[in-house]
Amino acid sequence: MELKEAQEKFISAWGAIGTHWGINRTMAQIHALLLISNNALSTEDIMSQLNISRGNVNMNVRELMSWGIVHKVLKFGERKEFFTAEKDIYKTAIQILKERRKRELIPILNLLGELQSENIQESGGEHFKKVVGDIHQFGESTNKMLEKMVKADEHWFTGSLMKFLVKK
Amino acid sequence: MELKEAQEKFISAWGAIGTHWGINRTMAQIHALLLISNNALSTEDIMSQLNISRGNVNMNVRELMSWGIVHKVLKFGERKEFFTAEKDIYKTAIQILKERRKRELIPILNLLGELQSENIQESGGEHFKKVVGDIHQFGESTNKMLEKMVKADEHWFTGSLMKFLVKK
DNA sequence: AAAAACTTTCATTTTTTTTTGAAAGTTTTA
DNA sequence: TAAAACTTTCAAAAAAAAATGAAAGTTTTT
Repeated sequence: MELKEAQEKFISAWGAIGTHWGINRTMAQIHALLLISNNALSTEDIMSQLNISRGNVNMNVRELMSWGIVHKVLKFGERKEFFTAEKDIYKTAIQILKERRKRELIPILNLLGELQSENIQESGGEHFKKVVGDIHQFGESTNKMLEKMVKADEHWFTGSLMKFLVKK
Repeated sequence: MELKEAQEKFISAWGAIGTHWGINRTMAQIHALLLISNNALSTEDIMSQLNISRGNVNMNVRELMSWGIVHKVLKFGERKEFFTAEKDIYKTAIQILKERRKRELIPILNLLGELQSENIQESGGEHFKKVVGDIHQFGESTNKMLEKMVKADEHWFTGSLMKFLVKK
């Protein structure tokens, strides 16, 4: 297999995974392209390699930067901006967990907390409160677990957590 | 707040979360509705409560059943089918992890394995193989971790794993 | 201060995903 | 075995999401 073919397979698969996790295909493909690129790429590099428009690249690259997994790189003597992806996959994973915790878990925990503290007397209210309470508790546990993982250094995964989970 | 209002907020929030995780809004809302319903619901109950068509209910309920988090219930003396969601949130979470592992993680691990074993000589190939290799290794670790979690009983989360992660 | 080199925005178009609902299919009842 | 009660399918419509590209905006150079 040629390098180019292998790269295309990888980019395509990464894009497909993204769609399964609520990430748009192009954003995931740009991430994949930057991961496998040795050097930082310009907007035009990305446009031509993925065959997409300037506006599309701009939007998705900025989204990737807002997730903290792609960074702007300025090269001496060059006016244009280049982009590079964090290459340490553990750091990337933790960064994504961190952001999803902030953007998704915390808000739902707040809602669940509010719903739980409502004074609902109607019939059926008990079952509702039980379900909400259970999910809230589960969410809080997940939240604590993520806090722990995110605070640890990037070696938590291969370190003691993995030893605990896999070997024991 | 009235029960109905609280329920609507919950269903709506559950639907929104779904979309962030690659699950269609309606499927997540049906799941939410079944979670907070004390009794199993018929297709028509779901249609009227969520204001959606018969075909839509049928499709999404079957999808939820394929994930193993919603079950068909037959009532004595009734011809129609009723549906109920697994109410244990830990079991539900594990079931989802199990399915996603099978449907998404395993296939990508297979691809990464293939790409890794390719004999690529071209320049740039080394960086590509390093990235693919790193992700493959990360995926294998995740896979092992999930295997462990899924094999354990439903109390892993509050049990020793949580003690390990949160308290230590 | 004008031109050049670049980035960002966003109304419009395109693509993709989701929903509808009527017809076809199936099972149960009379 | 015919009708009734129900479930499933799927082509078409609708809705939602993503992509385009040209114009506007910004920064740097001359």
